[in-house]
Amino acid sequence: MKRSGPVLVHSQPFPEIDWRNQILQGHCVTEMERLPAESVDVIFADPPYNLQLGGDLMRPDHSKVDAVDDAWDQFESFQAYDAFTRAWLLAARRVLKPNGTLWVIGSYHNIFRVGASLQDLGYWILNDIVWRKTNPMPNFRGKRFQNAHETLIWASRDAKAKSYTFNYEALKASNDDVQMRSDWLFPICSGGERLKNEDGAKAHPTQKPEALLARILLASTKPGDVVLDPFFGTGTTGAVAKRLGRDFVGIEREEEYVKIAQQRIADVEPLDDDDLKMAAGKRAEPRVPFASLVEAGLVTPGTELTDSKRRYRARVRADGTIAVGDDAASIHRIGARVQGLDACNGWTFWHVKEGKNLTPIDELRQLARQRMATAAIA
Amino acid sequence: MKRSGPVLVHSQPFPEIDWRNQILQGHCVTEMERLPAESVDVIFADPPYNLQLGGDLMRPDHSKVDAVDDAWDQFESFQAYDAFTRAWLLAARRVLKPNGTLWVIGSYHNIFRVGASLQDLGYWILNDIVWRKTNPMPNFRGKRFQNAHETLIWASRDAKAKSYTFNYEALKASNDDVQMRSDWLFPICSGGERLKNEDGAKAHPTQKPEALLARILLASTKPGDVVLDPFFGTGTTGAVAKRLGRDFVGIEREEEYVKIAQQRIADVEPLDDDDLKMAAGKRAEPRVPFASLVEAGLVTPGTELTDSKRRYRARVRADGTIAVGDDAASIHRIGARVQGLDACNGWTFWHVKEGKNLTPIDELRQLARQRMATAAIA
DNA sequence: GGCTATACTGAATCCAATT
DNA sequence: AAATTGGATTCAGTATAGC
Repeated sequence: MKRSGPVLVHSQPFPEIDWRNQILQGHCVTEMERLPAESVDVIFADPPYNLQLGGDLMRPDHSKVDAVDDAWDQFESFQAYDAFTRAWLLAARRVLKPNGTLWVIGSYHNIFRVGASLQDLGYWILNDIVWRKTNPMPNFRGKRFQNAHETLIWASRDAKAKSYTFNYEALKASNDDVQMRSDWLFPICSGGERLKNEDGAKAHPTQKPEALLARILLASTKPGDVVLDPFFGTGTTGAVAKRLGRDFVGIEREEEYVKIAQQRIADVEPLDDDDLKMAAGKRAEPRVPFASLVEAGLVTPGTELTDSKRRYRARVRADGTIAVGDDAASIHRIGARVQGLDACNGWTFWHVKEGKNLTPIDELRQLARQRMATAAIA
Repeated sequence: MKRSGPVLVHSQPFPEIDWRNQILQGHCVTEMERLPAESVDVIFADPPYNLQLGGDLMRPDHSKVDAVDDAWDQFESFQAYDAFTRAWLLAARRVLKPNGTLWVIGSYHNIFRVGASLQDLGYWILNDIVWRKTNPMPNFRGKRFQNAHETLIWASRDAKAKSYTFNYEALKASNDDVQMRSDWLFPICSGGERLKNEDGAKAHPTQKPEALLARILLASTKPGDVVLDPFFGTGTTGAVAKRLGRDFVGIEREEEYVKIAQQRIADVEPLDDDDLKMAAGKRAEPRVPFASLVEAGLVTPGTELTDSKRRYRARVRADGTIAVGDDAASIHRIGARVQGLDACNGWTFWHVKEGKNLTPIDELRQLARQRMATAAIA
């Protein structure tokens, strides 16, 4: 029978040969301190976000949102969270090679604190990266903007570290020959990729998509590099590392997660060396809000819109709605309402007068799209 | 001759009547301290990250770091930047109304420090917003991802401040009827919008696009609100505020920028009031008790109510409650009870029979509202 | 089998007025 | 002031059920 999965190791200190491609069950700081100094090329960290949620949140259909209320995400104060952050960042810095880099992911709840802490400790920020979610959870109460992204920080160990790995050419080639930007678009982890328990419930509340990890590893590591994940969870980092021909070290406190990760990684088939190229992420299909046309001055507030047969009129307002008398709503709603229909595509229905002619606002949208697609020529 | 531009004011303290729609030339903290407490609705701040403070050059960015003591030096400069940040955030918090909100924009060089500081001071983050640039500057050396975005933080003055302004419905209506996300796409400020000196050089190094400020003000202010910008620069905030029928206060240290901003704002033509009305949803409608529908005869006692699938029935009573058997309570409570839920919107749940069709009682409520509006005019 | 309708879900700091 | 009550609020998907 062949040995297929990673194995727990509890001896101390780790012999050089033993700690690669294994999951260490324990506290992130303790376990990192057992690793040799300057031994890993890249660290990916998905620490607790310290969400500080209040009461229950219900959807409009009265179902309850399954919140992240696990004990590991609870901290007494910002101070306590900062102390925790500094501790693991410091331990991480010791095990990082001089030209190694660190990735951290977070949300607005914690990422500012993490960013400030890592600057304080001497890390040097190379980029902040925005993971734009194609399918984020809505804001159910309509009290804020839909929280549609998370933030990653990519940092080198030192300000003067200049020869960190960045596969610029590969990224550019995989991105229609334009350089990879700091905003990435990926779906959240769901469907078949999402690990489930026997009862069908999600195995881990915050499992990250493999595509995200793939881009990270393809950008900042070479085949054979060692990637450390001190908050291993169900092992996304390990699975992607193995598939991409990188070595990994995972640290995870919960035995349940460790078991799941072991099985998951054992099931991964590494790619052939030839196939180690990146799967391109979805290209951004820009939704252009009507508000953007107003904000951009392509349509000015007060402009009269009319349909192609000039039977109906509406007036553009500064907030990006349009009004017939005192009745104001979206271009679609008002279009439907004046015609007595249930629905209407306002983009094709409404026109602006240009001299004697009428131009559908959809053409202005095209114009806006072109402007937005045009890259600056340095 | 009409007075067309904002005017400098140097008296102290400011009389209530004097400080609106003016540019105060001076240091942001000093000038904010002269403003009345709890007097502005929204603050937009675009702070420097490379600033002069007490004669010492701030350098959280890549500028010359002494080889001998760079860790200490970095710590020193971050410390100084944090002190500056806390000072202006504190002064800003004093002038903010209890339900006021603060916007700050920054890049990875400073935004993590700003975010951590404002959390420490008691601000409550509502969203972080990503401004994705359609035309960012490329990364010339190919050593990093193209830095294609900046980050904004939107925060309320206190954690418990619940009734801050957020024009949810207007934003949604202007965005193809889906809620506005936390990632926004705008071009950088260039072309005709970019202010130039006589020699053709850009007048200000970090002039923000008006579209960005328009989105911010349309999202978080009402017409007539006061917007403070403590780092006014060439007055983008003032220009957009004036155009959108908001009042502004600008603080700027450089006389050159003040002059440019004055002229710029003087040239702005405000929009008509009609074009500035904000779309509002049901939340803004006056509350109509179900009892008043009964009193007005729109629903008569004894009428049978049913849900859209005719699964449940209830009977209207003269006191404006409804009853299932002997169990009587509000339309909401009974609606929840029959379904076994803990909440229910009775207005949309219950219907009256009209011939073969069912009409939601919400339509009767609309009718009642119209009658009340008519009666108020008569 | 294939199509349609319904149900369920995701790192969420998610109410406001009245009694 | 704390507790109660009225009643407003969701996007992109996957999974399952029904026909």
